[in-house]
Order: sequence, then structure tokens, then C-alpha cells
Amino acid sequence: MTYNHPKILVAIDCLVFGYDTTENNLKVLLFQREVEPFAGEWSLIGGFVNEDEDLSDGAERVLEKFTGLKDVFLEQLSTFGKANRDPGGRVVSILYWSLIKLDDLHRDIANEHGAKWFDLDQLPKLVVDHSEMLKLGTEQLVHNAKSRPIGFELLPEDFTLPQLKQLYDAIYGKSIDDRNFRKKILSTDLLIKTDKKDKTTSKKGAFVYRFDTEKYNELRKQGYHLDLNV
Amino acid sequence: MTYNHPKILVAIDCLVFGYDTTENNLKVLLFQREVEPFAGEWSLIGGFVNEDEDLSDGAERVLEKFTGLKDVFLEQLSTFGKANRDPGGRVVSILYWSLIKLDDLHRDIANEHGAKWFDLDQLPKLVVDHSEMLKLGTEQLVHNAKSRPIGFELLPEDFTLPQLKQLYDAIYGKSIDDRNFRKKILSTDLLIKTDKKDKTTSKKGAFVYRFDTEKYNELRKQGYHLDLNV
DNA sequence: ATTATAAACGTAAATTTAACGTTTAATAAA
DNA sequence: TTTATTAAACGTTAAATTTACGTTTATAAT
Repeated sequence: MTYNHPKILVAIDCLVFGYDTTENNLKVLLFQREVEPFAGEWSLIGGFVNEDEDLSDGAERVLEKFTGLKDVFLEQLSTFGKANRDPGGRVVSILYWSLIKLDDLHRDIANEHGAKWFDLDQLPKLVVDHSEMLKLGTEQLVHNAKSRPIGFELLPEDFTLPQLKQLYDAIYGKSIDDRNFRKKILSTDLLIKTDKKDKTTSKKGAFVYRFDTEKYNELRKQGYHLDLNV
Repeated sequence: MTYNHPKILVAIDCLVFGYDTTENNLKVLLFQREVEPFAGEWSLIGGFVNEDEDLSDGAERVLEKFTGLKDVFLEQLSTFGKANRDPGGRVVSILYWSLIKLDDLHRDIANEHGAKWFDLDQLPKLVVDHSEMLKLGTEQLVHNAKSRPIGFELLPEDFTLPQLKQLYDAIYGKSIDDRNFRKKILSTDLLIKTDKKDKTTSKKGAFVYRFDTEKYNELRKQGYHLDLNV
């Protein structure tokens, strides 16, 4: 080791958003801390970074431990480092956020780890600065929804336009005009319409669409910038 | 100490942008590392976080050490934490970015610390992942220029509209239409026109303006969102 | 007085947004 | 077998914004 400077505990916290397509609402994954301080209190999922572990690998490890999921949307958001933020010791925590497709399977896996999905408007008190993290993540979710195709991370691969609109309603916290929403999203030419219909919510049935990830990535390279502001 | 986990060196790197109103170009502050590894090579300004120091305080300390400046725009950007990013040891580095009003004074202060201002298009090879940091910071600069009044952090308190336009030209890397720019910026009603004229660049002289920080902060509270997209 | 020129001001077509109304497809009831 | 019902899909238009230009003005130097 060449450097001679103070060493600090480095943690990762991960804010996981899930969207429940049956309930039509956004949820976050929380778990009850097992160790002191704050044992038994609600917290974002998290863990400490290993000596030889990339931060991003640590984030993936934490996410997989609590959800069983790999290869999902997972990005770094911000780092929290007030000297006295954690009474258990000096800890610098790097916040990641993740978006996943929520279904019953994930409820079970979460349960096995003492984790639970909470509605965004029914959150318990959170430890340390995790409420601040959640506030930041929620802002990020809204902001990103306008400029990146993150909605499709929260829905199944096959979805209908009414479903997509309801998701954006939930993210923006208001009811979007469905005719304008449809026009805007279809004008991007990034949705692939299938000939399947989903009849769970109407007699007529809604056409099933799929997001054209390949085309989007191609356009991105050419400087394309999605705009779903409504 | 309650926790028993690996401890890691935590560093702060600070990407400082300055705008030279006489040269009309953007610059970044770099310095020549004094210690191994990479002694003598160019790097962002930085330092290690102290045991009892908030991250933001550490960033302020680093910035003041190299520029003599306090109370300027300074925000966290992102954290770099590949396990093997620094051959000198495991270091997690939190990147901050800063915007300052560049003048001769800062050149002198920079010099005293082996630091130097570089044009964005004439950058030397940088240590570790600092080029990546610079890329991220440049993107952030462009992005923020569109949605926040950061231009005024780079100009003197008193500035002219031609000056402001040239700054945005430099940030966006293209020549904005001055008539449309003028319309857009004035329509925000956030510039205070003084009766002074700056005649350094024309016989007619350009009116001196000032940014209405108070009004902007008031509007922000009410949910106002600046849009300087051009 | 005349000229040169940066700064300031103006206009109009094209595009986008916002706010609505209308038709269609499929089921279930009459 | 008609008819009613309703979510889904499609359409229209005025207002606002953007884009791409042209014109006038103030001052110092000639």
C-alpha cells in the first residue's frame, strides 16, 4: 500500500422501485435491519463493499441477495457521506437505484430476506438518511421518465398502451391525457405492435406492444434523445 | 466501532470549470501529482477524506486549497470505485464539480499549487480514470446549462448579453442564434438590466445585466423550472 | 457629415403542445 | 339478433413555441 490516509467503511444502499401492474402503483423494497444500531427498523437494502470488489459489483451483489435478480436496471445515484450520519461508525454510502418488473415471485424472495414491498405513500420511518435517499430517488424516477425509456424496465416485456399510460400516471402523480400520450409515445416509432390483444381489462382488448430496445440503442449512438415530457 | 467490515481509502476529486471572458473559452483546472504513483502526471485536483470530515466539507477543503475560493458552485457528481482503478491502493473517489469566475488572481493561486488552467480542447493525458471524470463533467455542464442558471456562476456578476451568449456558445459547442437567445433569456424575466454599458467590444456598447438570484430562488420554491434549451 | 459595426429589435412560417370530440371492437344484456 | 355498454383507438383544432431569418440603432473613427 502506497498511501497513508484514514480508511473508512464504504457501504452500498440500493433503492429498488417496482411497479405492480394489477394494483397500478409504485412500490419500493425495504427490509428490517438485523444488526445494531437500528436493528428491527426499516431500511433500504444494502451492505458493505468488499476490499476487492468494484462498487458496481457490490451493488449487483446486494440487489441479487434481496431480490434474486441479475441483469436489471441498476445505476449509481449519489453518495452520502456526512461524518456522523451513522451512529454505528463512519460510513460513506453509495446509493444505487434499480427498476424491476414486480410479480408474486419477487414478493416471495423478498419475504425470505425480511424484505417487503411498500407503497410510496405508505412508507414507514427509515433509518439514518434513507428517507433523503428515497426523496432523491423519487425525483430521479420522475426526471428520468421524461428523458429515458425507463418505463419499460418496470413493465413486462409485453404491455399495452393503457398499461404504459397508467404507469406514467403513477410516476408523474397525475393523469396524463391518453390521446396525447398515445400520440407522443407512438411518434417515437420505438414501440413494436404485436397482433396479440390483452382482454383482461376490456371487452375490446388492448393491443400488446413491445419496446424496440435495439432500435433505441442504435438511435442513441447517433445522438438521439428521447422526450416523453407530457 | 460497531461494524466489522473492510475499510477503504476515500478520496475526493474536483473538476473545476472556469470561463475566460477575454479568450471566450472554457478551461479546467489540473495539477501535477506530487506523490507516487503517477508523480508528475496531470490529474484533477483532489485529496483524501479525513476520518471526521463530511464529504462536502472535504470537497470544499480541496477546492479552497487549490483555488483559494470558498462559497462557489460545488456539487457532487458521481463516485468512482473500480477495485483496481488506482495502482496505489484501493481508493473510492467521489467526484465533485465546481464552476468559478476565472481571472488573473486565480491563475496565480493555481500556479502556487502546481495547478494550471487547460483549454478543454488541449488537455494532457490524465491519471487513472480522470479522463472519464472529465467526460462526465463536460456532459453535466452541457446538460445543466439547459435547465439551470449555471452560466452565471462562470461569469462576473455584471455581464452583457453578448458575453452570456458567447459563454453558451462555448458550452454548447455551436453558435446559437443571438436573436433567439436574447428572446429566450429575457423572457425568463430573471435578468436585471442596469443602465451601465460595457464598451470594450463595440462603439455602441452592450448593456450590463445581472442575474436575479433572489427571484430565481423564490420561483424555484414554487416549482419553477428554467429552460434555456436552444 | 459619413462610415463601419456590434448591439438591439422585429417578423413570419413551421412545428409542437394542449385540450378537447368521435369512432370502433367486442362482450353482455334485452 | 338486435341493442347497450365501455375501454380502446383514432381525429381535430386553436394556442403556444420554435426556428430562421431581416431591420434599425447607437457610437467612435474617418
